[in-house]
Amino acid sequence: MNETAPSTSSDTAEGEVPGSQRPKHARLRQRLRAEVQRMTAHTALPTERELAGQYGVSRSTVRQALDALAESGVVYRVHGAGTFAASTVVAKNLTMSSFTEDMEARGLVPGNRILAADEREAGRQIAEELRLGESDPVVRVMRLRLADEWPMCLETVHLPAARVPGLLERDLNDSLYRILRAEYGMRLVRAEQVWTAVSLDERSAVLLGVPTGSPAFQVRRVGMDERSRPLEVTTGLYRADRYEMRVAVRRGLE
Amino acid sequence: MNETAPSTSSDTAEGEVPGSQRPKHARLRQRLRAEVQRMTAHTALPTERELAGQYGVSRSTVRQALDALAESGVVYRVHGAGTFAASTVVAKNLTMSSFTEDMEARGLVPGNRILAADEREAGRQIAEELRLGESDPVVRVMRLRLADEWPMCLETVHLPAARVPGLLERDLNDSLYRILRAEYGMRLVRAEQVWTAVSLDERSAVLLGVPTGSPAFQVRRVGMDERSRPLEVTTGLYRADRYEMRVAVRRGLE
DNA sequence: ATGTCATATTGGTGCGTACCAATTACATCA
DNA sequence: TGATGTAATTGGTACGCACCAATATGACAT
Repeated sequence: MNETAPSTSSDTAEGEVPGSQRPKHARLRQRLRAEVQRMTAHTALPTERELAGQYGVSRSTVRQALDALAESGVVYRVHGAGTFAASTVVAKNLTMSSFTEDMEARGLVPGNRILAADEREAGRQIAEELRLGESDPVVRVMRLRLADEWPMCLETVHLPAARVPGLLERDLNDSLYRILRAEYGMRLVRAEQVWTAVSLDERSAVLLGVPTGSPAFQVRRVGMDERSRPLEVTTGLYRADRYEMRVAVRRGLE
Repeated sequence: MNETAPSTSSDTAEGEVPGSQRPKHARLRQRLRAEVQRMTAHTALPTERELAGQYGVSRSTVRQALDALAESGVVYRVHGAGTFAASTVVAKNLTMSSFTEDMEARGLVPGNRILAADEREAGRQIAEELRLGESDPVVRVMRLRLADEWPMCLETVHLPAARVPGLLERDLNDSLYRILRAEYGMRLVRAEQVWTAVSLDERSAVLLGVPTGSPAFQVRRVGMDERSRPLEVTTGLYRADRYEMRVAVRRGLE
């Protein structure tokens, strides 16, 4: 699909399909990734020069696409030898997906139980993380998150109240992040997370439906927009028996 | 340190320091990262064209360096506006560093207590992860890892015995990974990790010096070389009160 | 003041070229 | 048969150009 069609004069022919307006390297990356994931591990891809020919793009563009795939561990390159499909045990690199997306990807039905939703003063730590004053108002939403009606996670979200007027009147049972994006134009692009292992106190344990003292992940996250301005601070408690964290790690560049 | 010294003619003058034979984009990236980390957050860097001029490289090379820095969250870019120092709370992206390196970076003295070191059959799971036969021999090393004499982590390493002849006769109190690299040419470049939260059983708790049932991280890691061949399988138990995991996450590319 | 528009600036895309460096394949020789 | 050297192949580096797209700036009008 979506052939090159060098047709008329040079590049930006007027009869352009609107949907194909993503950069070539991005489209190529997507196609190659799909292709690679159907290959058996350690199979060689065509050479960069061949790919350039096959897809009607320059070698630089091919390399741009392959760079990204190598970065995320989908392929690996060996200098004089070629580019190969990686043996992808984990495959899915750690990406930022919302709880709702996570559950839907697993074929589970996500659900929520709102435990609290109010407005309060930020306080020292939240204020610092959100770059607000200590007495600035923040919206706090505490939710018990369910998958197929089973408790998975206890979550508290803090948002600058000034940026989300009327949020508390909304239906918070939908994906909060979809609301933030669609209604308030808050696009979370990056996040910094700190994971710790904890034992659950009685109150949390009861809510999550496990014995007091059961192990759990505690995750503190600061979500940021594309300009790395903090938009949101969230603390989550995840049942250890239902959750694990998979990470692909690479040796640092130096 | 390591100044540019534009001295003689162009770039690759014959009196070149051997160590500076790294690619220009890598050297530039290193310099820029150092520079950026001294800047206050959200300060603009020089434009790409300026940087190209200042450092005597092409704009493509500058972009290659900035791409990497943006990828790891050190800087962020805004299309028509510029490139800016990110507000780096975490700074250090999750990279693959050995326990020894980790502790040294924190100014602690790493130590080991060997609990077991032997050779045995791989067994089903290890064999699968290392791509061996079930009855192929693997070397197993169990260690209690210390920081300033304090127990931090209980670790079990599995290695294909065929690749590490004589390892058991060596001094395993040194960094195991340094031995593997220096003596056996095994270079760990990538790893896939699965983190879970657990409660410590009595034996592990005693060794780590905490009460039975204390929370801990359990980490299972498969370490791989640059051709994504598994070299090592390690299971670690980390004291939750001494360890946390920091991760910078980005929205997936699609 | 406030909105609007043209313009300059800045990062983003894409192409092409030339050459270097690691690997592989193959012919050659001992 | 096995080692050795040579040439072709393949990814890596670096440069330069041309143009696009988002943003910022400032003149101007309201």
